[in-house]
Amino acid sequence: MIVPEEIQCLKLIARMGGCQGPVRVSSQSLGSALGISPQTASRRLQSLEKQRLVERALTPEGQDIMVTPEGESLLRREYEDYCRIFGENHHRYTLRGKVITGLGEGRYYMSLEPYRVQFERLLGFSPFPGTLNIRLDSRSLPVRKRLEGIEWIRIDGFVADQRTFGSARCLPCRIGDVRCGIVVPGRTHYPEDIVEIVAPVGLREALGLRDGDELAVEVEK
Amino acid sequence: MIVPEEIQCLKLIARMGGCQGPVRVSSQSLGSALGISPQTASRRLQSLEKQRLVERALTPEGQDIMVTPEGESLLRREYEDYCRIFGENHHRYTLRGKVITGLGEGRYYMSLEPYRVQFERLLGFSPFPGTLNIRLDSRSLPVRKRLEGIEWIRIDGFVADQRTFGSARCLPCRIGDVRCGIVVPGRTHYPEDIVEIVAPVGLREALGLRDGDELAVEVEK
DNA sequence: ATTACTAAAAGACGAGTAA
DNA sequence: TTTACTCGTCTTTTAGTAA
Repeated sequence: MIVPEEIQCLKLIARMGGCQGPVRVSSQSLGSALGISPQTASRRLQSLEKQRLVERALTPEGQDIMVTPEGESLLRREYEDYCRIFGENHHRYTLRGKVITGLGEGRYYMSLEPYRVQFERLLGFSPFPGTLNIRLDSRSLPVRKRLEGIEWIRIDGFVADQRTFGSARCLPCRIGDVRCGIVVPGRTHYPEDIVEIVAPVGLREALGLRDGDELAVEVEK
Repeated sequence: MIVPEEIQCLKLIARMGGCQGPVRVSSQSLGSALGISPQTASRRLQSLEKQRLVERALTPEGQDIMVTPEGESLLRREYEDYCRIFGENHHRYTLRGKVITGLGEGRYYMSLEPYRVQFERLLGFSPFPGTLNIRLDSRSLPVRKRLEGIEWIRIDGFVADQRTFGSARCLPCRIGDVRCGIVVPGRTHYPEDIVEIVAPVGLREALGLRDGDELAVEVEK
């Protein structure tokens, strides 16, 4: 049975070129590269050989190790695991929650021309006057936190009618096939379990949503 | 200190989508997926959490695990290791050895039109009349063996002047920047520590080689 | 310098148990 | 069912030694 420590050792040999030809190592050099004793390194190599994952040729000043085709395909399976992790979905986050009724401020702000034109330019659509509020599932809270680490689009504030309208930030996302944006007011403290969605259409109507309906918001990293 | 077992565990969580959002696991389910006991699986998760590689949320029926950015970048480093292994050089073999003087048969066979035209068609160059013989370094013998597992170009035999000329096989390769081929006669038993190189030019003259000079032959898989 | 053995020390594992 | 503790066992590791 192959254990993770042995895969780590096999990987190191492959990294040194052990799939192209023999690499010269000693138990000592291998051990210090792996952070283990020479004895353990020696045992690892013996074990890998016994499992036909490497071929060895002992010499007085070390050993020449080459990864066998079996060893290489084992490493390739590992590689493919990682490919699946980082291949396609790794740049996507999913927020889950339920539709709630907000304070109705969204409708007002979205109707303001300076905001509207910025959304249009930065998100690529003219926002529907009104936002959809979602209370996040507690399991999505860490995901929401994670979003703080990625880059948001900045929406500038402005002054009109002797009043200051604050800045905001926005993150492009998707609900079903509808491209939307998460909007967060710039200054005010916003509850972290609520997200406010701006979209090119009225989402409640378009998706037939009512308060309490479950919803998934996809964010691309 | 992170150990390979923990990386294996972290990788599994990532494979289940732990980089996109929380995944629901139990010590039991995780343990059976990893081939370890629930106790050990539980300990793994605790250790990963302590190292801030995952975030956990315990629930009565299991736990929700999410990979942290630190955990993700650790996995990414692993991934990049594998990318370097399989990225570019993985389809190359290197044979090393010394120039020796052969029996001079190569010169005769290479001068025969039916062979010549096949090499020209299959390798893309007209062979110089004469081959370079190389006695392989003992370290290259396992590499030479490995070459038996990949696909060779078939050179057909023919009949002329009431004599049968045997088939052969050929493997495209490179010495320095010169594209060449390894030729092996079809039937006859050939010493496994010797390779015979056919090239578009006289390699001895072109590279200034003399008997005993060290040489590397690169083969693409 | 090597490799690889033996034997003592360390550490990991999993059964049992409580919450 | 869970998680996570304690504790006895067993595996793994490393020091020491020989070749």
